[in-house]
This record gives sequence, C-alpha cells and structure tokens, in this order.
Amino acid sequence: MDTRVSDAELEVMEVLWASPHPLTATDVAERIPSERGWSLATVKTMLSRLSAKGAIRFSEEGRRYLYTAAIARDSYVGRESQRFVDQLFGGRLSPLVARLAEADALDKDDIAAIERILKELKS
Amino acid sequence: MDTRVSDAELEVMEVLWASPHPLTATDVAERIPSERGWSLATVKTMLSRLSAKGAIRFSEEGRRYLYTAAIARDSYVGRESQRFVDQLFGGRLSPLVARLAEADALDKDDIAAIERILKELKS
DNA sequence: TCGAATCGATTACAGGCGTAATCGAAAGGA
DNA sequence: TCCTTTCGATTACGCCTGTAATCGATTCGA
Repeated sequence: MDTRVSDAELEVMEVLWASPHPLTATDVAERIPSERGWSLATVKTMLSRLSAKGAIRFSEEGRRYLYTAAIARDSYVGRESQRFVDQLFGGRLSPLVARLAEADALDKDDIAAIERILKELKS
Repeated sequence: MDTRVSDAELEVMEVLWASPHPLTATDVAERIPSERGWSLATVKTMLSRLSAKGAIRFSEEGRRYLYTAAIARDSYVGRESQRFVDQLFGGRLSPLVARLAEADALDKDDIAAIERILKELKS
C-alpha cells in the first residue's frame, strides 16, 4: 500500500533496486556508498526495519538471508512524487518546473528531454 | 541556512505565508484546515518549535506574540524541490516529468504551462 | 575439537515528530 | 477584589530515525 521509507532506508532500497539478484546483508553493506560510513550493524538494522514494513522480502539461504525489494522503484517513486507535488504545489507540476527553472537547475539536455516527453504525451 | 520543517509544521508555515500580516497563535489555529483537527495547544507547540528552528519570528504585542515567517516560501520550496529531484532522480527533472506523465498526473493546462516556461527559458 | 568469525534478533539510546495537558503569570469581567 | 480566561513555557509520551552494540546460535578454520 503506501509504504514509506526513511532517507537512510531509501539508501538500502536503492542498492536492492540496483541489483539484478537477491543480496545478503553483507552484500548490501558493501554496496552502500562509503560516504555514508555505516557499520554492518547499521545496515542490518535497516534491513530488519524494511522487512518489518514490508518494503523488502527475504528467502533463507542456509543460515543467511537473501534480500530483495518487495516494492518496485517505479511505483514507490511515483507515489512519492505525487505526494511531493501535492504537498508543495497543489498537485500541479508546472510551479515546480518554474521554481527549478528560476534556480537554473535545468540544463539543455534535461529541458530537451522534458519537451520530448510532453510532445509524446499530446500525440 | 537549510532549515527543514516537518509535515505538520509546514501546515503552520503555509498559514503564515498566506497571511499579509503577522498572526497570533489563535489566528493561526483558526486558519489551519479543520480536517487536521488540531487543538490550540498543538498549534502552540508547532509555533514554539518553528521559532526554535528559526523558521518563524515573533514580536510581542502586549502579552501576546505576533508571528511571521522568517523564511520565504519560494526559497524553502526551491530548496526542497532540489533536494527531492536530487534524491530520487539524480538531480534531473525529466525523469520526474516522465513518471508523472505515465501516471496521468498532468492535465492539459499543466502541460501547456510547462511548455511555456521552457520556451521562455530558451529565449 | 574448540576458539573465532558470522548470522539474524534483540536491545540501546538520543533526537525529532505528532499531539497534546499542565503551569504560573497576567489580564479581564463581575 | 476575585474568579475565569488566556498567554506563552514547560512537560508528557509514544512512535520513528539514525546509528549502533550485544547476544545466542551456528559455522568455519586450524
């Protein structure tokens, strides 16, 4: 349903989403960007909490668990995006675009990509 | 700096941002959407916390305080938007647009508005 | 065989958040 | 002059988060 994950938990989700196959806790820890500076224990806590909230699943492989994401990145990100524009922009995307445009946060490529998407939409 | 406010606190900020003049705690409480169902005490807690984090200011009017936002909505929203696209879309807006487009979250008007903004940008 | 390493589970602990109730001081009404 | 109301400040309290340490069980290496 509307499972939400914290910022730190999201880091773990990204690792699982990026992997084509299930990962052990150690595997996950190894793939967490080192800037995070997490201990293995911390990663294990995240995995437990994510299991508890149903965002990931695991199967047992001997004494170890193999974790996989239980929700798709696309749908998670879609829900969060909707939520975001609802909360700050009354559900409309254009004010967000305007805000980022003013802040020079859009480069040529990004702009071109957006235009392509919109053109496609209208056809 | 990078003051962040919680969802509930944001509700209070919106009230202050929407008012052309300072408001007392009671004024704020009256303007909070009633679906929230907050008691006056809750609103006062929010005001204290927001003051503590520097998001709002107050001046004393007799025994009461008159509150005003200390940060502009525009800049707050700008920072949060940047943060959001950085976190979920690697800093690019187009994947967000794509995601919302797929979810049919864009209506004709919104699309037209976005196109206008982009056209303006390129000129 | 036996100590070391490793596993997931449990516990820890401070700070933030949502949602108030209570408190002492002041002001206002009768 | 009191009692009531109202103000901001302080306290409450349970859940979530970030960041682990510890524990009992198992496995692995020597």
